[in-house]
Amino acid sequence: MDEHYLPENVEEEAQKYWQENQCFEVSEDPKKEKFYCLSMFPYPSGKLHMGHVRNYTIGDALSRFQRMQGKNVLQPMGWDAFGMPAENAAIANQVPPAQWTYDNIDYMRAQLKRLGFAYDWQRELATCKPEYYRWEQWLFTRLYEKGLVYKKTAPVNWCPKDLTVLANEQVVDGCCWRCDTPVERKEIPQWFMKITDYAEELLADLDQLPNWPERVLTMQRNWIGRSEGVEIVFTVNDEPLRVYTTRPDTLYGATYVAIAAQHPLAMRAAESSTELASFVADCKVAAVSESAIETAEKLGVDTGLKARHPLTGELLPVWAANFVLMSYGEGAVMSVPAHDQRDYEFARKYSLPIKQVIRPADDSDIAIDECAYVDQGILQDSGEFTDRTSAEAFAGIADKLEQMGCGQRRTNYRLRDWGISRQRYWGTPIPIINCRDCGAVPVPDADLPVVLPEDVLVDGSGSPIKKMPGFYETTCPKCGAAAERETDTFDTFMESSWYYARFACVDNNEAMLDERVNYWLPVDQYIGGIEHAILHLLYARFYHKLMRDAGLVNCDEPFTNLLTQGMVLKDGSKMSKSRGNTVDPQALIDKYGADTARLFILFAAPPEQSLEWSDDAVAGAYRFLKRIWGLGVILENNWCIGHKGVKDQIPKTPYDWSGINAEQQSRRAKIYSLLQKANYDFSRNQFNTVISAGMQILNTIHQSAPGPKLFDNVSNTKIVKEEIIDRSIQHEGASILLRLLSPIVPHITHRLWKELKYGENILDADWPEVDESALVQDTVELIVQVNGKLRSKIKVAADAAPDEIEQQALADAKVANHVANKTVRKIILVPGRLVNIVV
RNA sequence: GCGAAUGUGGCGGAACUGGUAGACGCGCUGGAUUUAGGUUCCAGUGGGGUAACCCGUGGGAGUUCGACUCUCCCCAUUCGCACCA
Repeated sequence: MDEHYLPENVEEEAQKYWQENQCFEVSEDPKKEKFYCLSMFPYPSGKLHMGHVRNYTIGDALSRFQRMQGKNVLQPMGWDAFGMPAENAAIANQVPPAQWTYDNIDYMRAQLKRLGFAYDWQRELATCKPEYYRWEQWLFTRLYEKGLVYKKTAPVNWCPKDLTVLANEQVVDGCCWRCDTPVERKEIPQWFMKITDYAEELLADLDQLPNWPERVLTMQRNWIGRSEGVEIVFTVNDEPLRVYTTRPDTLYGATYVAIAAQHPLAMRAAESSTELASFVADCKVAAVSESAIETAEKLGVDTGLKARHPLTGELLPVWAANFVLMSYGEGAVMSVPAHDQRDYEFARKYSLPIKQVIRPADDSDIAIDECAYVDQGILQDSGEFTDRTSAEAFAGIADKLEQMGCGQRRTNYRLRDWGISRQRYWGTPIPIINCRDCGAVPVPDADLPVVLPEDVLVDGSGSPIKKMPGFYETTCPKCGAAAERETDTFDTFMESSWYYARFACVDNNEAMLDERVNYWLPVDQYIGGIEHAILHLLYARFYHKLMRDAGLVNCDEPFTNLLTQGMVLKDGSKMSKSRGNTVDPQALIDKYGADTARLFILFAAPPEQSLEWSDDAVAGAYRFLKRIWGLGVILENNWCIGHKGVKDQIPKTPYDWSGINAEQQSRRAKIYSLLQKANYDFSRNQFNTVISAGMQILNTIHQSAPGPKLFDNVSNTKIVKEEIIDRSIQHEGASILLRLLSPIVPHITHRLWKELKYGENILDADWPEVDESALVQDTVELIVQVNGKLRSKIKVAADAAPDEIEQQALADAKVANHVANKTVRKIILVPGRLVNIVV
């Protein structure tokens, strides 16, 4: 064994061992409890970044821990290989997206292997391969038959100069990121999936996920946004104008109606109003993202139309407004400025009337001159509903509107259907053929997959397959006439919505999924960035239910436990190329090795919190590994190599603790209490404190001084006895330490386990159990407080009676000082912890 | 704008169900080893005070014998907002 820790050598050897012995290749084994641990697969952007290293280190520590608990652990890895960056790189470097992607995958795979992650590489998949996406196309055609997909027009960001559709991230301050031209909103036909059909179930089943972070559940609930309200029909020139509100109790306070600029009423009115026409035109020049719409200045123009209030018969002005979008809801809202802050600000700006119809139930003062009163309360100036509570009025007004036929109670969701069409090249072709006579016809199963041509040139002027007759010219599967393929591709969220299931049966070329998924699913532990809290996780849950209803899987939810890891920061902000504050993990691995990288990243912060990068802390992690290695060298010298001609001095198990002295006993107790703490911390994925416990165990082992004195005093049996116990504590402690840390730093522990002759393969070792007998203490230390302030500490027998403890506490000199001349009013005794004397 | 979270020494963080604030590590200071630098080892390290003690978990109020932990308000930072993945 080398005297110095040489990570490169240690790590290469361990990785070779794992590969040769196929340690992480698994198959279904009904006799064993399964554990499916999945880290979110990466987009192959070029090389691993720190966020990947963090994500995968957490997943690997968890997987290895579960494996040592005796479970059949599946930990796969793959590539989320379709996406925009490949097209951007293609434009920049004149390299086809496919080649760029495959090169990146090769490089990043090598990096993952160098980090020693316990993946079953036999199951590797890349979503850009036809053998993967063909099943996505297949499922899409099934959903088409079921009526779960449909086509409608929807807005996209359009750059009028580059003549291309822009992603939201390609719109910077309302302008194109390449040419700075103001972006327009363009309505084009696109495919949608009816996720709203599953809104109720997606909401309700969140209750089946108690082991998801509460904040993710809350964000998903808010995103789905179920509300109970009333659809109210106003009339404009005897034509119905529908609006939805969750506050029908404020109906008498409505003073105008706001409609989208694209609303048919506004478009018609614009024909006779130049001001309105130019406003409608202006509204086209705007990005489509919700944050862009909500943060833009609220603008409007009076259409001149009047809407008749269904209850009062009043005629309210109808305004076209830029914050109302045609594609969401009815494209119209009733405005109650007195009781909605946004309506209030708009009314103030355009001098529209503000009519208060709700007052606080407790008659507290409100200043309607300053801001809207948005809470519930008691109605006023509301006809027959005056003096009712908001809740009573909600029911009363809804009933009345329903009786009159100008309203309907409705459950509404904020969630919108999922637009899955992208006007891009590097994605899964949408398996639809457009026929002049038959309309949209799904590609028959026998013709799947629709393969994306990979040998193309991307020049930035739109998707190359839109210019390839060889791709899009075909015949209609129904009537045989000449027809054209759909040239849009799927949203890449489609691929990442079902990969977790495909890992169970990657080799199946006959079906999307097979029986094996029901052995492995659901995923027991899913790990990924908090930035995926809503979209990816909601789409994957939705897809899972689609697959369940297609008979492909038999559980309701895909991910039982979810861990959302925090971000990696440097100097307080997210590492990013644009900020220029990235740290390349490869440099870290090259300098210190995989174990140091893993140790640092797990020690620096608990997984859910953001992690601040620190070069010094990395050096500290490396130092700790060197200390462990140093311990190994010392122990090996003492036990294995022999000393002064005495060979094979490895302490015998089971250990003989008879004659153990108090100091040794307390050292053993310390090691076991640290193990207990570490086991608890492993169970809650708090690896930083597991490592802290490991550091303390190492320190404690070092206190059991290794001794050449055994051999210098061979004839002195008394010293020998003490010495043997010291050695046994070291032997026991080191075996605990190595196993405890092996999920975190697998290479160095693999090597030392073998070198110190504990066994052949630490992966197959039993997880260390707490020896309760080592923990028994006969005295405990209690803290003594006076009025809740710490004043002293006392040692009492573990089984001391409450009276005894109180007497001892009061007798303490420091305590007596603070209690003197005062009456003891109360004594609070928390067993095993504290005494609080209240004076 | 809307939704969600976070805030503890010089730094990363610890504190289990309301019960010793600052574990563990980094950094720093002093010492030992070393020709020197580095490495390694030992000791110290929240602020104030000679001390007894006092102050201290973003700010302000509150509940409690006792609050980093619970409640309310405020401030700052971060994430998401449907075409980045």
